[in-house]
Amino acid sequence: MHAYRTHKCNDLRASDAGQTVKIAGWVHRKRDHGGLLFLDLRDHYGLTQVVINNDNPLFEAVEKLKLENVISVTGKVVERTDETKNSKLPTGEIEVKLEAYELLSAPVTDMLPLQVNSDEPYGEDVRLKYRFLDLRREVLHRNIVLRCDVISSLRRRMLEQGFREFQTPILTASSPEGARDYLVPSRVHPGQFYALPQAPQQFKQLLMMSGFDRYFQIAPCFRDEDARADRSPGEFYQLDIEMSFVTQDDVFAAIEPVMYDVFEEFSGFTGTKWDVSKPPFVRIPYDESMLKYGNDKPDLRNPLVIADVTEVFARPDVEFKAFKTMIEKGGVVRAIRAPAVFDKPRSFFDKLNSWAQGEGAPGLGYIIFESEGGNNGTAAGGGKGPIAKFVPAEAQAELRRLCGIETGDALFFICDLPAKAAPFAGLARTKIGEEMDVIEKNIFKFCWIVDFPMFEINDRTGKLDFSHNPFSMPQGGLEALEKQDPLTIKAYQYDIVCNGVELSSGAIRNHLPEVMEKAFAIAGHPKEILQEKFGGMYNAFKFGAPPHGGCAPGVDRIVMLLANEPNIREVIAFPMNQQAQDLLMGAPSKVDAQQLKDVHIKLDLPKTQVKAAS
RNA sequence: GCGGGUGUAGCUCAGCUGGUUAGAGCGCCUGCCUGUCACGCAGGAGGCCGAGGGUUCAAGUCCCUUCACUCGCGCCA
Repeated sequence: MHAYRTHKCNDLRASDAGQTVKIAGWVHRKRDHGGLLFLDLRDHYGLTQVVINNDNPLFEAVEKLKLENVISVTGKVVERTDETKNSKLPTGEIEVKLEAYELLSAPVTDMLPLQVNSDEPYGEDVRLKYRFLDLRREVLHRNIVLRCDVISSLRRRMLEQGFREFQTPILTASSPEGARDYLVPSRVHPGQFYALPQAPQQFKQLLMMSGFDRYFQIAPCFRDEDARADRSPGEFYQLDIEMSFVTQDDVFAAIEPVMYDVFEEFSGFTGTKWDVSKPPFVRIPYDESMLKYGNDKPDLRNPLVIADVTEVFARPDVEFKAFKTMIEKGGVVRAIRAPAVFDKPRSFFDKLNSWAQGEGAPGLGYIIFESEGGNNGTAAGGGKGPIAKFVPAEAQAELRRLCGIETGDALFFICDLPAKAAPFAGLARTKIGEEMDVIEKNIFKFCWIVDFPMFEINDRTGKLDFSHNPFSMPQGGLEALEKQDPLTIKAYQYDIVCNGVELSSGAIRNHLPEVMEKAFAIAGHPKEILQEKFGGMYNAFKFGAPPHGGCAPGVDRIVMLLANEPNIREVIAFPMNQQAQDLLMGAPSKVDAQQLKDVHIKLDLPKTQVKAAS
């Protein structure tokens, strides 16, 4: 017989009755009846009930076994009587009658800091410090298995499409753009540092210039920025993709089936089968997304949309002063149509109004289009609500036309400077959708956001800057850069969004040195910077670079969506906490003086932290 | 860096306008129990109420400071 097991804890059925078997695993739960003891043995695969009674000389010893001890049990498989079968368990038809057992782990003596056999919610610090216990628990264990399966599915689908997986360096050069780098001091070159890659961006482009045509990698990315619920601190994984001789449409056509198929494959993970929007995914220009959804990652499960109605409130016959004053200052008015809410109680509108005030807005004005009214201005507008009396019938008719109002609908208004009105309207859209309970359930809705602006004004400096990434190809090429107002130039830059989560950004790259020089010049960077900071790639552009592009969907976020988890740490085996500490391994940590000396580092700590580091 | 929330037994939490000896469930220990499957029953141990300071006759509760965790903002080409 095998040293540890002949079967796994999910294997045995009634048909195995009579066999002598050995199973191994953790003591999941004990039910001690005095003369009779049940013990659930758990491994990765499942649970099997072990039984022993007090005519067995081992009874006392087994009775003393603590939860989470690792044991192997040898015994005979016995079919249970009909009344004692457990239909909730795949192995519930049988039990193993213990004849011998062996303690395989060191005996557990301390109190368990968290109970493996319970789904009680625990504080995250405890869960992270004892991650190995948390990972034994059903929910997290399943999430990590899902992650493994999603990753191998992604790999298989990419390989099937003719992509090859490459490795790129982990120790590389710091890049001036983007997030803060993690730095690694060089021993050999005093005072110089490697950086961990924020993404293999330049390497994957260089692989295209090296003629490999189709690249992918499940790539670790490192960024020293603060965490969010959907943003793991320190490191995360991307399905990094790059292709040569492609247009934007070719990239979309390559990625869409991968995303669709993977989501379709795992969309039943939560126990309910979710629908997945079919390719081709909806394409929404950035400007349209900002207007209609108030952000660049719209949740299309929410059917509400935002419209611009500034022209209506600018009309001379509309006398709503609060909006008029703002419009004169360059403000805009945005409206959200809420279908068929005329019979909602007053509290529905009041609640939204006080929500808006809580968000720092003066309020959330609205008009309820209660009756038909006159579309030609001859009768009253039919509108009701605090703003309605300032908007005469003709203007109300105009609002009806602009927003597609049907009688019984309401319009909510947001008025502010454009940069504030759009995001606030986006928040209001979400809030109203939630309050109306119109957000679709059990569906993954994908879209592409396209035509991102190439440049934007940097708030801090007031100067032009790349709005996304300096490697994107401007639409219109060199000619656009030379002739167009930079702020009107779009890039071949796109995001994949699913249910309001930004899964990926990508671009057709700028592979022409001349165009890149011009783009950098507009962003205020001389040619020398390009040479100095991106020398390797800049040189490659001069020696035959194919047109290329790609994208990089976030693996953690894909798994998070599929697992329907609100927090990204629920799909990472060993995540760091929000302060970027690994509570299990104790990272970051102090190092020996000699180690610092080896890499030529002298500490210069902020005063408040001197004590902690000494 | 900033703002919100939380911090009470090993764990999850309750503890009202300040008022005797700070509670519950799970876990742990002891005893009873031969068909449970979240087994049951009886008993028990376990608390510097995150830390420091203050107000008060009296502080888990009020005030100040600080720390930890968490959510968000900044940040994330």
